[in-house]
Amino acid sequence: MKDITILTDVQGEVIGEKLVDPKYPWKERKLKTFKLARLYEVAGWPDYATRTATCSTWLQYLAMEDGMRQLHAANFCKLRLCPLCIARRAKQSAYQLSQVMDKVQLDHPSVMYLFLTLTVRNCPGDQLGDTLGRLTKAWKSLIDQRQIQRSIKGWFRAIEITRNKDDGTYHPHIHAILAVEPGYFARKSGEYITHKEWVRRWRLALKADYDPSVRIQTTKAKGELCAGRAAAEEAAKYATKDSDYIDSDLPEWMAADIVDTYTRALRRRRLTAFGGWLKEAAAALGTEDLEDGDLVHLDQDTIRADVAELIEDYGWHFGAGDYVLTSRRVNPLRVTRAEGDTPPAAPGRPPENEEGERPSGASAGRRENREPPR
DNA sequence: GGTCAATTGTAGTCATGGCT
DNA sequence: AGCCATGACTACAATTGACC
Repeated sequence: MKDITILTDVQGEVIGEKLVDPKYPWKERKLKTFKLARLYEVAGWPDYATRTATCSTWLQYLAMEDGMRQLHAANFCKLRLCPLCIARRAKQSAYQLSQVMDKVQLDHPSVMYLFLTLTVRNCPGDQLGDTLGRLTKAWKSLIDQRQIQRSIKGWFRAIEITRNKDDGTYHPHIHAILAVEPGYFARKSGEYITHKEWVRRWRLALKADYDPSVRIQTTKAKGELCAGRAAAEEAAKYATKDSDYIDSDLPEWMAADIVDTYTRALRRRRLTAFGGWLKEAAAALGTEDLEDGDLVHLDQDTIRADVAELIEDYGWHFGAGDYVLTSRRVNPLRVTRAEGDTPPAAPGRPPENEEGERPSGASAGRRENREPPR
């Protein structure tokens, strides 16, 4: 086994060695880091510009005996808007989250998972930071409520932001995975929380004068693992949509303004957090901070089918990676009724909606928060 | 330029008190 | 009594600046 060091020139062109995996759009992403660096420069973040520009200009691979190469060391910038780092972080986060959920399942075999999405009204860029603060504060007061603590045994939450192309407003929201016991669905247990009740509690926690949009759903996929790397790559495809300010035809000053808005709003913010059983499991696995993970050694071969489903169907991008413009179909004020207001007859079975239609699997009616895959 | 301590900001935990 | 809001305290991470 010998070390192979790959260097790039300032255009992102690989000097010497060619990368093994032709599917990985390395150069394409590297070129985007230069575009991002330029935007950082224009936006008045010269340090970040330097870090982004020099991200992954040094890659050291181990040549394996079977002819494959494994990334051994690299200089990732780890900035939250960097296309290269986002891609790797998303894969690693999906894998680590799967590991945590597996561990919970091992410790509590009867555990079931719910997916919860909580939103607030869109806000202008200069209020994004405040809105994020309000969001995390509201989450805390929601999760601290007695009824929630009784019903929810553990949770994972991730904050995401999308930007509305039409009016330039930002749409921060929370994706959460909730661990419950099967008894949650039993009417007698008093643990079941109806969609109406979720909306009421979230509105209260937000101190909002409107009913915010809440989506709560069980997963059609169970805890089994996805079929290897293909599933992880499928998941990562959605997790790594490229930024519209990098690819867009926006004037440079406008794209730089978006970069500035995101940078200010996301600085020093913890975008992911665990609680209860998931926190215990994450602590045991040493993966409490998904954002600070090792971007060099990825173990993303297998992720849980339900996590892949979450990423694909919910357009979940793990934290700040999502600056994809929301589709014009988004209406943050629309209250989505997902689980219905009565417990499902069987856990995980999608109930009928208001129109009496049964959504086809857990993915029904979930597309409004993401663009179609490119 | 690199290291280390101080500072700052964010988030989690816990206790307390008011309201229904 | 139960629920919720609030503030104090603590932990942690990122940043800044002094020092070598």
